[in-house]
Amino acid sequence: MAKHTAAKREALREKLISIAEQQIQAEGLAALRARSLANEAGCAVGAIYNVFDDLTGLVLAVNGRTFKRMGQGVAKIMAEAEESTPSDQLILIAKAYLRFAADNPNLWRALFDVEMSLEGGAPAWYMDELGKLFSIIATPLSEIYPEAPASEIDLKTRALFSSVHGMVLLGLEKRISGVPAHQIEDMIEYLLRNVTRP
Amino acid sequence: MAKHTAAKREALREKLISIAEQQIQAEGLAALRARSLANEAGCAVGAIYNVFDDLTGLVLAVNGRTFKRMGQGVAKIMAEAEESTPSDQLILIAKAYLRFAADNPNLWRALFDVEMSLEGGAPAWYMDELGKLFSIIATPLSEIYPEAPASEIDLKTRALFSSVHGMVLLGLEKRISGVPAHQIEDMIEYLLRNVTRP
DNA sequence: GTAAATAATTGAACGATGTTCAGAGGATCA
DNA sequence: TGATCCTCTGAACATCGTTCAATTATTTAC
Repeated sequence: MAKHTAAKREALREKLISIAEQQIQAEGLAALRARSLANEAGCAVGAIYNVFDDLTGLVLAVNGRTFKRMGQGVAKIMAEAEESTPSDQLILIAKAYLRFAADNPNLWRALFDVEMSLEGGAPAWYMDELGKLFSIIATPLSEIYPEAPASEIDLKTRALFSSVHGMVLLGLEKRISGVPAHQIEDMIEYLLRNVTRP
Repeated sequence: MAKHTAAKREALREKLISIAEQQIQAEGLAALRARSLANEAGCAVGAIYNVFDDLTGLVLAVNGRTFKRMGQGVAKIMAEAEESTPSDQLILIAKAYLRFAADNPNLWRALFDVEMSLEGGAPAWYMDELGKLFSIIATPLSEIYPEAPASEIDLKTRALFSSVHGMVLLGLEKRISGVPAHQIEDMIEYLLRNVTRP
């Protein structure tokens, strides 16, 4: 049993991630507490720091799961929409993004609210997942602008993603508008339909 | 001297707002500290709570100033662009918004990062200022869609504001893209130009 | 003008928080 | 089995926003 400790270590790691995920989903990132985590995991507070550098590291692990789930959701939508027009595909992607955010508001917000003061910027997997999302958007965009160079597609991809992100963000923010979900859908459709119009 | 205390009270209030403003501008909202504020203001920590309910109240006061300054900047741009086309006006407004955010990143972020757990939602002045900003956007939009009912203009206003907000937000976020400012301008121009195209 | 009443100011104390670390205990390997 | 390493524990630490009894200043009433 040479790997007993490593297995236990991994088990605790996964357990903590799951508990933190539940907690964030239920109460939001700001409600995450080291002592409450240790209590629910059945370990001492100090044990958390043997598995993660700090709570931010744990939240980043949760975000890894969330990001992967979100990417799968979006990719699935795209797979089902292979025969749609590029413009419709963009709208479907954006609506899938909205749906995920609306269904998982606290986990989705944690993706952007977590402290990222690492000197090296965001971790590699973060940029990877973002890159995947961007490439899903870039595909229909390349069809809409067949003659555009890659740099221009990249710019437009970021522009559209950021725009949709902004509509979802402010739309879900109750203090600002409290717009019902179907109105956010209408805004997305209006914007993307008109931007990508020939 | 019947109003000596009221004047002192107001003086301390203004002093605290200014110090907090400087501190947020220099180090960000997260670096704001009650003890540091009291120290710089030359009062005890407790005195802060005689003038504000809590630090959130102080930050809201700072945000009031920031919001007003931003609104003035945008309104000024619009006044100078009375003869531009509606589409150009929208782009100028958006670029003014970008410039303000880029010039005051920490104060701008504080507008959205502050805890707003008040049961009654955002304070009245907050919604007022947001309403002013929206009406500035709605004016050129009404020219572009002269037959659209008010509800539709309102929806499009929110859509465009949220979109530009998203581009500015993610564009200035170094961890995600670190796009240089002129690229954000290009994204804004691309998006608005195409959305508002006849 | 003075005394009583009211309000502001102080700073130590309170309750949380994330994080640390010396000691205890268990796993690993020769 | 014994030596060595790693893990786990939970009290202790530093820091935070916030409170509050005591003190000081100001206002009001006579």
